[in-house]
Amino acid sequence: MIKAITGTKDILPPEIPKWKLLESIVNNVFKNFNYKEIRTPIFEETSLFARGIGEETDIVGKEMYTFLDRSQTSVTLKPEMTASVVRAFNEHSLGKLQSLNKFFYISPMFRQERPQAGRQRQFHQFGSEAIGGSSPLLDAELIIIAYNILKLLGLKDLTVKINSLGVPQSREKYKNLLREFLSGSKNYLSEDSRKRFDQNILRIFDSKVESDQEILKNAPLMIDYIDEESKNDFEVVKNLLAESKVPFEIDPKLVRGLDYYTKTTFEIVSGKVGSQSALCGGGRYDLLVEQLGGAPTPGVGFAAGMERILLACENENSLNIPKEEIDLYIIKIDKDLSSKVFELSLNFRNDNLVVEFDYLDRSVKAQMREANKLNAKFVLFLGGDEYKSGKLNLKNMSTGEQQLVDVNNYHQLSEFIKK
RNA sequence: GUGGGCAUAGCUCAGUUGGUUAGAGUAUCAGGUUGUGGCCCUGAGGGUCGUGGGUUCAAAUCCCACUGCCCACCCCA
Repeated sequence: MIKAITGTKDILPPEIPKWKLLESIVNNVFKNFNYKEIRTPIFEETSLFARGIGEETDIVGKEMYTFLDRSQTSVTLKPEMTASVVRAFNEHSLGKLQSLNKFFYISPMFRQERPQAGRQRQFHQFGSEAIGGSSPLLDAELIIIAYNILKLLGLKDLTVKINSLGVPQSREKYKNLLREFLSGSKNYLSEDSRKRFDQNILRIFDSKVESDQEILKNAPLMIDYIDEESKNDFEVVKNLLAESKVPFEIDPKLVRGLDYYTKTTFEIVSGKVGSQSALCGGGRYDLLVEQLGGAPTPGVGFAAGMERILLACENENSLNIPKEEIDLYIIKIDKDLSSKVFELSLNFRNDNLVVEFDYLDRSVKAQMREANKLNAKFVLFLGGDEYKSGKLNLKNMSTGEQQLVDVNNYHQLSEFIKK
């Protein structure tokens, strides 16, 4: 039997309501903050991601779904959205129509990693990109949006972490300092961290190895070495969050893995989703637009993993999904009334009722059991003696009461059932 | 890419030291008198025991390989 590709999952009908709920909350909150939805293609020219995300990152280096199409163009299934949105922003000169563009999106993403709890090869993210403003108000706004969405889903075990990476010049200075600090103990670092020392020294802070963290204990912190402007912006973000009652902690070790980040970075983690605890991550990228061929334009954004969020909701039992129900189930008592049932159901459906009936010629008992399983509010019995005199039995399934109603007056019946 | 765990009905799982037609619960379907649900009762269908080899008179059970899934590392949402 053919099975779904490793790391991909079917979302079956019983799971759809929680996805719809999540999507509607996302849509509402972004609308509330006046963000506009953007949809970009599922795949792009490979070089977009290579240049946008950074050649040295793990995403580009080993996780992209890249292949040659029939005209030998290298294309890649999008592993994240920022590069695509910036591409669209540049391609359509959106910065000329409006100086600040606030986008949001909901979309599948693709990364070829080993699946585990909270990690799939095709997964879904919602997120946003605010392009054209360098104000830290935007940084704070995005953190608040992400936090609000998670709160609206009823999540409690959340931690908002923020940090500032400064501008590239100050970051370079800091990297040198860190390199100097660690050079003496390099040989005591874990193998992974020794690799990081050469490739991307900042990520040593990500290490889960205890001895590494021990060595880092007295390391200089980037936050103490960033430039004045970054420092001021960071203060503004902190104050705005505090005023907005968003609890946060400063995590000087929060180093994000994508090359394009500058200044503010943030992450929201959950204690309820296993090892992959980041529900949401983002930050400012003031150089990316220019780097991808546009005019120098600052930007800030975040992405949130929808599977992880729903996993957290599940584990916190925070979602209140109402039971699905239907308005009316039409039961046919006489076998030869199929076309009449069909016609009646169309009438009620035109009146906007959710209607179901039996397509399989089953017994009345079986039809009743089906009606019950579907949480039908009412059942209408078609056939028998009362039908001969133009009447039908209507049964209220919660009270069990039955009443005779007129066959022809279905509009009136629809109104009755709707209440 | 690396490490660990697990593969028996649609789902959750039993299956004794290898030994007859592989079980349960649940779900599905059909019944429990004339045309009526939930609870309850009865019955039915459904399995090449992940795949392929091997050992044996005999394998779901022992051995090997492969595949898949889960979890963790790396990294990220």
